[in-house]
Amino acid sequence: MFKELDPLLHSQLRLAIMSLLIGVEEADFVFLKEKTGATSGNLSVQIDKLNEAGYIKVDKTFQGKMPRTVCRITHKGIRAFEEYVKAIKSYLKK
Amino acid sequence: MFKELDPLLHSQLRLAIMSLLIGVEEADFVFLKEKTGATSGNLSVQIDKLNEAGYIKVDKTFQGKMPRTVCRITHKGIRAFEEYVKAIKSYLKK
DNA sequence: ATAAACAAGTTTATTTTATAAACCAAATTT
DNA sequence: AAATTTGGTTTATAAAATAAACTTGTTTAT
Repeated sequence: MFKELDPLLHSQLRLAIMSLLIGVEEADFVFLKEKTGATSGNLSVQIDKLNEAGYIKVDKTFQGKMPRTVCRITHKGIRAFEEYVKAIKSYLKK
Repeated sequence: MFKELDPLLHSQLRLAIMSLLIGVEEADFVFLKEKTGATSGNLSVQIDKLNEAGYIKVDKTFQGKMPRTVCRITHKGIRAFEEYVKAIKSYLKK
């Protein structure tokens, strides 16, 4: 009937992050912040959660002298996202 | 870019309830409980929220001697559901 | 007839999430 | 050198989801 919705992905901001990451090689904090419109704090927290779940990989480097946080989606993350898409669709049919 | 997700519908159980109601004339508490697998308490709370939002209409009657709670989706509920479907799809494209 | 179990919920309490506000360190601008 | 901006993190607050406990009445078994 209805499939379970992965709670980690069933969150507006985390889903947006994953949606962005699935389409690109990598994306940094600033880019994700612009595209999602999230506050820094919220974004920071949600990136952490996705990272801890192994759905994304986070690299902290320096761009010249400024810090730069780069995110990439993992294989696990891709699978989870695809599963979520299947699952949510089970709720959308009339 | 990403559309807002109506918080009232972005909930696994409430979305399941709406998904069921959009396909039928009406459905009672017991039916919704079976189909969703939710606990009575959770179902009761979520039905209330949808009712207060005007997304569904709730009728409490008696079936013989036993109470019977019947739910129907409203026009407002249908519109909100359709909006939600559009919105969530904006997150699902690769 | 009475106690035990069941039905259909509701209410209250607890845990989990999401979000915002406050903060920090370093860099840049005025 | 003071003020502002950048790129975040940490802590606190508000809102949600969920579960546990309770209620009211009914049916079944003793």
